[in-house]
Amino acid sequence: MLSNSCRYGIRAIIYLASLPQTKGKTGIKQIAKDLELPTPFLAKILQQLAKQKILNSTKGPHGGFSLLKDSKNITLLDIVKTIDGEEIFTNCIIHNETCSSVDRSKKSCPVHDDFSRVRTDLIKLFRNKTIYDLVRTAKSEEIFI
Amino acid sequence: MLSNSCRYGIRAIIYLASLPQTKGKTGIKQIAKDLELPTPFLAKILQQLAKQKILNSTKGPHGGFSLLKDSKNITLLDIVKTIDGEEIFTNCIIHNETCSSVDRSKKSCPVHDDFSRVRTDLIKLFRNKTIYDLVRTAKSEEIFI
DNA sequence: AGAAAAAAATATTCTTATATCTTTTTTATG
DNA sequence: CATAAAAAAGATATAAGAATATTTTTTTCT
Repeated sequence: MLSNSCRYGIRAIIYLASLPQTKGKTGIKQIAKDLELPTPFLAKILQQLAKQKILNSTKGPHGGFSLLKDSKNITLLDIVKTIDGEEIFTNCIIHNETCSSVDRSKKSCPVHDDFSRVRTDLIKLFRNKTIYDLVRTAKSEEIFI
Repeated sequence: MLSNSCRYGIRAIIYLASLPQTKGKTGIKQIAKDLELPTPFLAKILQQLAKQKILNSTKGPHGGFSLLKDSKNITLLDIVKTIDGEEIFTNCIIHNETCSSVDRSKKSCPVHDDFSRVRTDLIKLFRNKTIYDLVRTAKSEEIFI
């Protein structure tokens, strides 16, 4: 459903958000090591998130990544849109193109109505779930990312 | 969300189910042409469905494919399981492995509970939706597959 | 039996996502 | 200013899904 890139991105942001406030930048190597993800691949992803002003990145000694926005203002939807785009929210489940909810000139498909209900729930979930929420849940349930 | 293979398979089955009862076998070329799908690729998919006893296939002159089961007894879930497997129903959205709803020994992930609600709805949809339903919907709304 | 039609099986190519490697740029610090 | 640390950028490799091409098997019909 989500690409690896997107999942890695989400996990990295949860990771950064769960570090103590006092911690400044964190290097890519450290992040990749702790999350057991491929370093250069993760770097690419974090660069995309930095371009979208979700992350802050600084080069040079003591450089690294940190959250640019407050974790209460970063939703799963922000990350998914940045990395995977909006296709998963618009594409039909059985056709390649988008269904008529988006483009009214096209005839609908027979699964359309039922599926769009489920999809709407999914979008709501992504839109309402902030990184702050996730970190809180993770901490209260002693879950590691 | 679903692979191309799976979507093509679903469409082919809806296609076959919407043919008049009197029609016997339909050749792969005909199906591929009408649905505008790549012929040999679609053939592979229909072979999988034939192995799962969803379709009937016969070789030789006047051979082709037809439904083996009544369209009321074929659900979307049957097709999805056959072609894409069960991963989409078990995999976590942010981890690679399955979450703890399946394997209780693993710690859950922070999105788990919310996501599994949406996923359960999706599974219900796939399980309850029969090909017969889809053909009826398509006909009543003058939709083509 | 032989020819033709059709699916099955096999092998190959193409494309894209995933992953890695190398070089370049930036910046803090001695 | 020189050096080193770190990310950015670019180029390259790998794997999987998607698509195509070719050969084989099965079956019907003459």
